Parts: sequence; C-alpha cells; structure tokens
Amino acid sequence: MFAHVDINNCYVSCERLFNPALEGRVVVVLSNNDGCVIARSIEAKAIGIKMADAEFMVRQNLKENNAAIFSSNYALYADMSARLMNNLARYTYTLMVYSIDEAFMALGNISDLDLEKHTAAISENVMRHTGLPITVGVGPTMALAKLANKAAKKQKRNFLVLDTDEKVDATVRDFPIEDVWGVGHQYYHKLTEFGVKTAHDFRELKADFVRQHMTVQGWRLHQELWGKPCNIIKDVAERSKGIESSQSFNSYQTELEPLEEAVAMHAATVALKLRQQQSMALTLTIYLRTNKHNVKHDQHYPSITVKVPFAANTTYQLTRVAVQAIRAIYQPGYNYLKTGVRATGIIPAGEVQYHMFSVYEHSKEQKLSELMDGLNSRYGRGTVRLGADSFERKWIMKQEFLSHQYTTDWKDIIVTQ
DNA sequence: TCTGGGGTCCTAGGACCC
DNA sequence: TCTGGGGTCCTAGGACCC
Repeated sequence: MFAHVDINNCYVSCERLFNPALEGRVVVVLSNNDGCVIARSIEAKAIGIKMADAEFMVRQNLKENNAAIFSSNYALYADMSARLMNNLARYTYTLMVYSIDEAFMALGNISDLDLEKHTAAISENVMRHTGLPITVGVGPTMALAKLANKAAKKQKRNFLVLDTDEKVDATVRDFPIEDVWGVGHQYYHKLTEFGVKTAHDFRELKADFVRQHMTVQGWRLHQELWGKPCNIIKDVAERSKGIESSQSFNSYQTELEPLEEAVAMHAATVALKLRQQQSMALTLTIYLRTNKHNVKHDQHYPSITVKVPFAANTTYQLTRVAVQAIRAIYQPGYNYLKTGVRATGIIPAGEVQYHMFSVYEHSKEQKLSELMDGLNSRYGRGTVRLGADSFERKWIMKQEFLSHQYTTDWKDIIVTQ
C-alpha cells in the first residue's frame, strides 16, 4: 500500500501560519514576476479565482473581495516543506519527496496495521508538530493513492483509505477524468471524444486501445487504476536527470548583452546546484523564448545543446559555455521574454574522464568555485560573481507583495516574536 | 501593458556504426 | 543500370506533473 500526502493550499497555508489574521480571508500567492495565481485559499476558490489565472485579469475581483496578495516566498515554503518531510520520515523507511508540498510513502504489506488509524495519526501529528493542514490518500498503487487524496478533499475529509476493491470501485465511479493524475489538457480532450467522463469509464477502456492512443504512460496509468503497480518509490538521487535554472524577464529584451548576463546568472545557479550534490554535467542546453501569448510579435524559440569539455560543475566553465551558446542562437529583431540553462548528462563528480594529455587546469577552477561558494553562503547569494553576470540586473523579477523571511532571517524572526 | 519555474518521461527521426 | 539491414545513441519536441 502507498500513501500520498500533500499540504492543503500549500503556499497559502505557509503564509497563514505566520500571519493568523489571514484566516477566513481571500488569500492568493502569485508566481514569479507576480504573473499569475498559483495558490488560493478556499475563500479565493469560492469567488471564482482559478489556478494559473493571470493576475491582471483577476485584479478587480481580488480588490472587491479585500484579498491578501503575496509574491512567492520560496525560502519560506522550502523551509516548511522540510519540516513536513522530517515529520513524515518518522512513519516510513521509504519516503519519496515528489514536490515541494507532496510526498509518497510506502506502507508495505502490513496486514495487522489499522490503516485508518495509522493514516489519521499521520494527519493529526503533522498538524500538531508543524501547524500545516495536510490530506492523506492511501491505495494499492501510487495513482490510486493520489486519487484517494483528491477524493478525500472533495469529501472534505483529512484522509481516505482505499484498501478494498469495493472502496476503489465506489470512489472511481464519479471521479472526473480530468482530475486523474497523468491526464492533462490534450488527453482530456481526446478521452472526451471516446466518451470517457470518469476514471471508471477510463478503466473500462481496453488496455491496448489506451496504449495506442496515450503511449506507454497512459497504459501504466490504466494498470495502476486497476490496482497493478507500475510506479515505484524512487529516492532523490535516482531521480535527478537534469538541473535547470530559468526565468522570465520583467520586460522584453532585444539586445544580446542582457541575455548574456541572464544566461551567466543561470549558468552560475546550475553550477552551484551541481556542486551542492557533488555531481557534474556532460551537456548543457541553452534556450531563448519570445512571448507565446503575444500574437502580434514574431515568435522565436531557439535552443542549442552543447557538450561541456570533459564534464564540469565550475561557475567559470559553465558560464563560458552558456555565453558562447547564447551568442550562437540569438537573433536581433525579436522580443525575448525568457531564457534558461539546463544541465543534463549528470554524473557523480568522481567519475570524470580527463584526457591523458590534457593541460586543463580544473583544480584551479575548482578552488575558485569553492571560494566563491564560501563567500556567497556567508555574505549572501550573489555577493561574488563572474564579470559576465551583470551587477545591475535590470531585468530582475517583480516581487511587489513579498512576505517576511519568517524562518530564515533573524530580523523577521524578531519582528514576528 | 500585464500569463512561472523546475522538473519527468516518451517518441520520432537523424547521425552514425558495422 | 544497379545502391542493405540492423542496430545504437542522441536530440528536439510534446505530453504530463506541481
């Protein structure tokens, strides 16, 4: 059996925890650049605010309802997430952190375990120890655990255990197909054409038919909804296939120079993450995007994938590769809105193959990177950077409604006390 | 005027090999 | 005039997730 746990309205719950006056109010949290809504309180849902609604389109509605609006405060959410995961780890040996606010746990084949009691205890203890409201779904596969979680929320319960075929059948029967894990926009439309409205309808399709129209992933989902596991719990080290840093600009960029600066910053972020997990990257993908929503602009989505000499994780090397790459794909005449750097081909730092006769001074760069990491961790991120990375960062993201750094900044800790 | 960032997995098709 | 078959590896792009 598997349990799926998530924090209810995660970012809103985190903000409320340190600001109880927000209880009962319409609260929303915005994405980076304050672009769109990514978390909503129950009250916000009630006035019709949808996930991913653009902020400017719901501004009036929020104002009329005296909404509390926040920019994303990831330092805070990541900290609360860690507290949740530490608590969950006490209930299982196999915890899979699936996202900032979600985890899967293997409950094993414990026949004498009272799943109802166990699940209720998890939810109560997490609330007592962290203050975070969570929902727990339990089922024989990860897809059914996830479905159980969502069904619990619909029934306004803290948990739901699907430990018999009868319970699964009953829950699947009216469960909307678009709410099933793995069914997005495209598959929803396709399935609607086949007359599928619920998870039950989907289960009734022939497995071969599903395989044909929804690739092997759809087939696996089909199996899982019948209680046959295809997904397994993986730990973080096995899962990391790529590391990416990307961001939209706060205004259109047409010149090469700010793009180089942004790419240099992303390369530095990726390099730091690689060093933190003691790995190196063999390949780097650098891309540029215009604004897909603006139909009046010519669109350009260039990307380039380059081999990093040997393998690397130093800021200097990755920045050099990334800046060269952006020069190769940049074309004047477009309004660029976003750029990013992605590392793939990730290998443990100890396994690098250097050329026998190479004169490359990797140890020097390694030391330089370590020194920069030390200064940046002591005096704040970005204190020391390469010259390619801008000092001005005119394109930096908008965060007009940022809350305090409650858990990480001593000044805020004193304020809140 | 204003629409996120960071991921995973799969498939088709090109390059290359013998 | 006639020009293979079978395989691997890689990448771009599309689907999905939170």
